[in-house]
Amino acid sequence: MSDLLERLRGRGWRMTAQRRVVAEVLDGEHVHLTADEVHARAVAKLPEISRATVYNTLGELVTLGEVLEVSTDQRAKRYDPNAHRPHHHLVCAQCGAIRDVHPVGNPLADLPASERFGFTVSEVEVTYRGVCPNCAAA
Amino acid sequence: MSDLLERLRGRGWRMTAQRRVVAEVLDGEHVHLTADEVHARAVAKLPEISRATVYNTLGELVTLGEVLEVSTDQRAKRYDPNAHRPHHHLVCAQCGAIRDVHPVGNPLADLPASERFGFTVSEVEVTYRGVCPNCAAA
DNA sequence: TCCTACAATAGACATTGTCTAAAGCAAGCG
DNA sequence: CGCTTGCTTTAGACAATGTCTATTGTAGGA
Repeated sequence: MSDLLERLRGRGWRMTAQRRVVAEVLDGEHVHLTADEVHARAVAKLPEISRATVYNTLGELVTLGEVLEVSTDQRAKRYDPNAHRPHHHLVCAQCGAIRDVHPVGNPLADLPASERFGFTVSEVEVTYRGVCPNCAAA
Repeated sequence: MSDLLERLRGRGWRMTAQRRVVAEVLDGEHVHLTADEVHARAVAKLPEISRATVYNTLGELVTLGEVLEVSTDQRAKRYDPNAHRPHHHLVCAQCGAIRDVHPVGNPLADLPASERFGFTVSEVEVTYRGVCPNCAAA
């Protein structure tokens, strides 16, 4: 069984079949699923789960910091279970596939104070775009 | 009259009142408007313009490379008329304000070949997030 | 001026996400 | 072990954003 479920239980999360299924889907897949894809996989394990529950549960997982929300295109949010190691994303412009990547250097340091306009800058998100080997072959 | 309109005309863009109005809205504002905001401003100048036309025209401007599509949140695409100087964005996590920024260095170079997974990487998009002076004061 | 191909329009449709009111159920308590 | 309570789930309506289609309009060349 997963660490994720253990952690959630430890935080007093009320465990239900639906929540377990959603957590399992995320824990099992190391790709970045959309809410709808999570729903589809959850339905396969628990046919009566509703869309609203999947959305709710994903939202809670994000709030708890167990899952990251990534929006690399404007179509649908994707959910990244790899919330505990900082990383950035490489997105295929054609099929939308996402890989986690770890660039060298610290992009936060690349923004000089003169370019911060008084903002307190706390985060940086880097999205590389290109074409994946699959799409390039097609 | 704007450079933008001149350039478009020079490229054989068929000029219509609707397209002129959309181009003027983008050219006049140096903030990053959503499609709906562009529509609202366009309607103020040309009441009978339709939503579809605004979407189409924005799409064409993006294709022509005159305007950039930016999605800093997952709610709505925003349109950035400043397409001719590469830049990145600094977003206020509270009010959603966006500033263009110019970090030093080239983040594309920060992604080693071993982290490219066979992708042909052509673009990089950096989004800094923080709190703007206004929101920090409040 | 007239024609024709390209553009605009209204509104239906699609996708993604949110909300609500009612019914269900986990887990603590006796 | 079986209540009770309050958190969860559910179905489906609703909302926001974007896309498509068939029809009508029109810019610009002949």
